[in-house]
Amino acid sequence: MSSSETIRNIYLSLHAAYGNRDWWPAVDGFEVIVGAILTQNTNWKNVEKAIKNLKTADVMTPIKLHELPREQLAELIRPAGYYNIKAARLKNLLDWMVENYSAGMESISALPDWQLREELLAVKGVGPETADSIMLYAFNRPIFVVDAYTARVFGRHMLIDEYADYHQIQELVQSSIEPDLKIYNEFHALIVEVGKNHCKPRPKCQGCPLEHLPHQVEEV
DNA sequence: GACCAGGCACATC
DNA sequence: GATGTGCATGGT
Repeated sequence: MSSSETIRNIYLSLHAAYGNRDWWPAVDGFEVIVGAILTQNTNWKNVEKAIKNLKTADVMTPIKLHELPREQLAELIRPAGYYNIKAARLKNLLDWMVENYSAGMESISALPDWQLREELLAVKGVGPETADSIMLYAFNRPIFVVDAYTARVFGRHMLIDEYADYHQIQELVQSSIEPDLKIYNEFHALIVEVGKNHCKPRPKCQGCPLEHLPHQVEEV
């Protein structure tokens, strides 16, 4: 099986096992943006608590969050961890939004892919995964999001070596599966699902939907 | 108590 | 250019 075939097999196997994930778990694009920062290297359960705090405080809009003092923002998002640095990163992103696109999410939607990605990456605290998550899940651009789970699953199945960087992994997927909003959306979510359930640092390969594919588990 | 979680920027070599 | 480190809460 070529690596492209294996990639497609992984997608189909995971979809058969888990069905549509219908991501991102957020009510609108702005909530996706906030969640994308808060979930950096963090369990989603903790992010949910932080988002709930923001909603309870009635500040879940670009303008209100932009006006909120950084110290108060940090306190509200505390459950998500790294709260000081994430408060600063959210502030940077909000500055970009409010100062350049006062018309809101819709005016940002008008940007071409390349410009949106460039501007997102120019915000301090937004790296490739955060930018692509926002592109895909908040602005519906057909871009595959690579995360720690993706690298681990593909590594286990010998599709990449341990030194593969973000862009290489992204290219592997995007050259194996034609750009498709729905499929890229589902695929990333499905990989997170198998990562949470099976493909862990201490893997539970038994019962994994990808058990039929060649894989190796590093000795500890 | 150790390990892990949907990264990123920055210092240092 | 590669590698190491700080940032932090909460679940298992």
